[in-house]
Amino acid sequence: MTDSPRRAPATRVGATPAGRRQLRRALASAAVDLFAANGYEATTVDDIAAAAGVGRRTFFRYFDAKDDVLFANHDEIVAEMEEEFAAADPARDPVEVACAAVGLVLDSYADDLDVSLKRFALTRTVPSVRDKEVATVDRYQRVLARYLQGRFEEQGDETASLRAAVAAAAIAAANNHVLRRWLRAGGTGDIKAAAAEAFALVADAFRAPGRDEATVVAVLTTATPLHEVVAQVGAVLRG
Amino acid sequence: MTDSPRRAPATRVGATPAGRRQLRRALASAAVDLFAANGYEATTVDDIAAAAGVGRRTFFRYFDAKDDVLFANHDEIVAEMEEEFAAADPARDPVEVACAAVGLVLDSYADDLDVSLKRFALTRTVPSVRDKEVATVDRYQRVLARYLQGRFEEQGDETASLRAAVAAAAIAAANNHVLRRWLRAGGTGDIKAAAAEAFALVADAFRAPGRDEATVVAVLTTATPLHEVVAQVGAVLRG
DNA sequence: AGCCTAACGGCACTCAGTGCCGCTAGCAAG
DNA sequence: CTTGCTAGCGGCACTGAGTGCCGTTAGGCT
Repeated sequence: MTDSPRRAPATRVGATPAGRRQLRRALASAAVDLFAANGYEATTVDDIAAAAGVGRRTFFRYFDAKDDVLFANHDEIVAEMEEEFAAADPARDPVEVACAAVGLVLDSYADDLDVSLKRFALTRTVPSVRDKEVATVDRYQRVLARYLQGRFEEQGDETASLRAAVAAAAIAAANNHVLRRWLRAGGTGDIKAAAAEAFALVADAFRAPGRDEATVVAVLTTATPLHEVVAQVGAVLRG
Repeated sequence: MTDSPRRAPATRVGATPAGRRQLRRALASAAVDLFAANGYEATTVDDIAAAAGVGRRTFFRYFDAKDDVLFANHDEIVAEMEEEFAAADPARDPVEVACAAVGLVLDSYADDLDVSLKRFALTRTVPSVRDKEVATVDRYQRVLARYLQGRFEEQGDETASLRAAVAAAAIAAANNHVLRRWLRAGGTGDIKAAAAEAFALVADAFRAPGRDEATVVAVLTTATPLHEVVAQVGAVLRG
């Protein structure tokens, strides 16, 4: 722990794009391991760089700041979300599209679970890391809001900007809630199902202007017995 | 700009609690002015302390970090919100109570408008300040969520935790939207009215469990002409 | 094989944040 | 008025994050 555990000479890895990605991953991986082992504050950038076999200066060529290393793939996910929005069927419900897009975040967390769990432990204990995560989520949320605003304006919504901001916040909150619950349980259980359930609650609340889609028209003959009316109406409303 | 503009000798101001508050305000005021004049990064903590007539070390006795000085009254507002919740009528709609509580944030922003405007300019241009603000908002939001969760659980809501998180996020987003729009306009216009309108949208979406209140049961004879049915149903739904 | 680009490491610097300590203003007791 | 104690304050020194600069050289390209 006192001697420098240089993994490899790592001579000029970043010459090729693939090499750059590889070194990025190596740095992120080393950082997460050191944070988990020795704590966030106790781990210096020097330690991380040394563990990845590069110099301290090189670390800052791959990440703008120490805490960026914990949210290394953030930019990729945002880019994927933008693509998803660009390719989305304009006929689909905007809120539904937005929910599908944040599903990408869930996927990325599920993809490497051990990193997610270690990061989760840090976000719960280290205030500065928590703040960083909140800022990261805010960026997703802004992307969501921008998309929703565009769609709502197409629908001729007067308060598109406000509704977009509120809906984006609600979707992000639902996503985070599901994510945190899942991580707290150690990554066991079906996140996608839990997310779908949570998103249903949000989508339900933020349908197109008003709550018109929530209206059910029942057509029954006057001869229908009461219990049958209750059963049929109930089935539609509760189901 | 090069010579140190020490305002006063400021000998032992913080001896009394009132003196401490005074110095806190002086530091915050000096900081905001310097940030606005020379930029956030270009202003060092030394500059702020010197402008307030104290040593650099003293600054850090009043604020934990440089960026804390921009959100000096954050803790007070959170405390006020907690009080508001503790004293709230348990019969009132939880979402309504939460909306009233975030109104305190609006009030504090309106109380010293020039500081709010300068801070707003910074949050729009300096990424680190933006992140700090987002983290600050997140703290309000967590307080809201905790209150709402308690109330929803009282109501026997199965998904209290989720609904609380989502509702809190929606309320915070609505509040921020109104706040930012108002600040962008230079602090002119009626915020409280705009806020009430925005909160109405949120409250509408997050009523008690389900959408039961949105259900309308129409009872009409089969002899009723179609246009009359449409008119009566329409009147209820649109009104 | 040789050039030439750019990745890398290292140095030096600024500034945020912290522990430590000596100083003294201001209050209390005699 | 004097003495003693307390605590706010300033200053010093240190660590660590983040940045500009530059010499070196690995490695791709011709």
